[in-house]
Amino acid sequence: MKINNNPKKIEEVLERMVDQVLPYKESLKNLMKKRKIKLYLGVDPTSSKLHLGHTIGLRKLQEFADLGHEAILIIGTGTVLAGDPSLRDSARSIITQKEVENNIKTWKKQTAKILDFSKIKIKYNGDWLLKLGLKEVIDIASNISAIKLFQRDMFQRRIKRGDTVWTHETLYPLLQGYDSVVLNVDLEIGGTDQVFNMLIGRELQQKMKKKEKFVLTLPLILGVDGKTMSKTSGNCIWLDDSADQMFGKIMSIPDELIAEYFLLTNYPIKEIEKIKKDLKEKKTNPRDLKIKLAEEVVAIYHGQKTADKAKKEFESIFKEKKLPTKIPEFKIKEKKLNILDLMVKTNLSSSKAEAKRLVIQKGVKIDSKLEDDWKKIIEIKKGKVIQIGKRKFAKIG
RNA sequence: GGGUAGGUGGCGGAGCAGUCAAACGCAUCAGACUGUAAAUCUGACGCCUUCGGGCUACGGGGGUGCAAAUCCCUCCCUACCCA
Repeated sequence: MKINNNPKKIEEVLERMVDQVLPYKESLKNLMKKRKIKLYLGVDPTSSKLHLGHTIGLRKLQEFADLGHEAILIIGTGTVLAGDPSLRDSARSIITQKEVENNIKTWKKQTAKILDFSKIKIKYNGDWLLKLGLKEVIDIASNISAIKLFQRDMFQRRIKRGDTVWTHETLYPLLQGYDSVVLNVDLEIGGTDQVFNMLIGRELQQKMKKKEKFVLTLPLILGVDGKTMSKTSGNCIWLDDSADQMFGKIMSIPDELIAEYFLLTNYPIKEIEKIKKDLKEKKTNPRDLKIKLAEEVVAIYHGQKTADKAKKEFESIFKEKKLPTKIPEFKIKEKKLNILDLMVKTNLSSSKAEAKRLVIQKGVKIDSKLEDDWKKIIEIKKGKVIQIGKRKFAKIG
């Protein structure tokens, strides 16, 4: 396949949703004009789900592939054993081989919505990392200063706090860096949290292969609460979230993130600039933009039709305050039940104590009528709808 | 090998014999408000209850005492320092 060396296209790939290119963007641009480059993105299979944050790198990888470059997705079956200490306040717990395998399986499904595997190769770094002998490990390690490895913020912060840093964690950048050496690439892409690891790889490749590698960093996207999106923070929009869930979560992001999130869609960059401007000048209602945004994102992962449905559903529930179209149904044997027991049986509450609190706080509605008497006996009738708060429903079936 | 400091609710972190289901912060949930599941404000936040209370909890086990998260013994775990 011939490469596309249209300067405008190249510029867009190196510009959109990119934090920085090291050491120089211009030289990478020139290289990309001249010849097909080899690049990769590495991800460790530490969790079974992927969130919207992961898609930044994946999409970028695809963009390079679309230009005709050799794009490789490395799944960190080897590096996962060491555990990446970046952004980690404590050592990562050890993951089993089975979990790793499962994660990879579910990943392939999730990434298929973004990646075109006819253009992108997958490689597993365990294939070479796990085969390294001690002699080779020592050889690799002799290229990088230990002081450099220790000086990382993350480690220094832990040391200051009185925590420890495990030796295997300091090994991580070396292992990740060795991927660059094995593949002998022209470019590695990754999140800004990976700068350190990627630069170590650059140094290793320079020393061991006498080859320059470019490093392209991608911004980390913020989650629904405005903090960095991560599993532990519970602020993620997961790729396998249902259309309705995804739609709702996007509607809940802070207004300031709207433009940034649009970059996660296929929206033309010009339009996004306009959105930014409109938001600044308060020309459009942020809510309307969010609806458009939510629709765009959901359409990517669930298809346009489902996205339309999710949009209608959202508007009917939150704008018109109607009941959702799908409500989980529960069969109840009893003819009459105390309201608290009913809430527990329909999984709306995990304990009677909690149910009681909710009733007292006026958070419970039955058939859209507020119920604030926790001693009330409810007659069980098919079709009755119990609601807690704004978004938890159950129906008697 | 020696020394020191620790292990408390989902997390961080007070408490150091009674008034402790355990301050405070974060997270979570409900209410008000709103364009939103945003922001802000209010409240709740172990389980069971015949709404009076009851039960289980502060690393594990054992003990002292009317009474223990708090004292003693022992075991396990963690961190730091010295060698």
